[in-house]
Amino acid sequence: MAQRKTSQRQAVQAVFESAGRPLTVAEAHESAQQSVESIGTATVYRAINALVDEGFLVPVQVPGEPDRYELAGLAHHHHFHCTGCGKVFDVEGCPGAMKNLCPPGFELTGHEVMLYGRCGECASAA
Amino acid sequence: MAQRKTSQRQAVQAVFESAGRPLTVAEAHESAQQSVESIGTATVYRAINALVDEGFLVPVQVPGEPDRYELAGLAHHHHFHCTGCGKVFDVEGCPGAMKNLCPPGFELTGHEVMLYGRCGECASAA
DNA sequence: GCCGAAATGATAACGAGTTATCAATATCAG
DNA sequence: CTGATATTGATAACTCGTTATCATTTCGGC
Repeated sequence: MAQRKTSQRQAVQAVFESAGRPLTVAEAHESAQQSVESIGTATVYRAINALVDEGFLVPVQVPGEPDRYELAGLAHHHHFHCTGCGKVFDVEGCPGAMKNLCPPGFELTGHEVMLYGRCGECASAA
Repeated sequence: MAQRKTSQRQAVQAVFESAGRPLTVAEAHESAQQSVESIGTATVYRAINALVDEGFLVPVQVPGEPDRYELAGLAHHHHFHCTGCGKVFDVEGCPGAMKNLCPPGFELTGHEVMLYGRCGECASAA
């Protein structure tokens, strides 16, 4: 008997499937509590780590912030970090031309673009 | 008597002036020990925080890494994080066109581009 | 249904980075 | 030079995210 299908793990998985944006462990915990109100912190961590190991989720690292997680297999994209509510959103597209910035002699293997500002909700609320 | 000019603070300031790239507190500590060998961790933190307050240094946040600090007032630029030695380097220029990525209704106030790969030293060493 | 194993949840513990404490030292105005 | 005080350095303590512990509960093959 390897892995069991518990309501907690299903809840965590469902949270990410319907989120549409990267979530912190805390955000996922909060959302999952709406399905399984007694779910604990450790279980959310365990479920997320399992989903990352399975290749279902990938971590999204944000400067000076705890890791977020989002569905694996999304097209190349970047992120927007709202300075109002702190949420991180996906943004489509990529400025490209990264190779031009790279100093001579340096090997470029990847890049990350982070936009900062206020999301739709926070912009209209202010 | 407001602030005193101690050899420790001068050493920390000098380290950043001659670094040419963002340094972690640990890197600054190590370099500063070459001038003032007995300098302690707390003093380096105090000196850096003071220099940030004075507007002499600005923090550079790197995903999943402790903060780096570099001279304030540099031209708009981005950073390269070497996966070999872990050092962060400045890179000139900017891909631009950030506004195009921004979802409708979102207010864009800033952006950060992080390149990943191997620096000149690490690329030629491998 | 039964029962062994996997999973849960409350909590303690951990690790890394940073800050506070405090006696000893160094700076600098007078 | 001298004294008031800002600064230092060693270390304890703190924060915050994460993981380990372990008794209890739940899953699911039989």
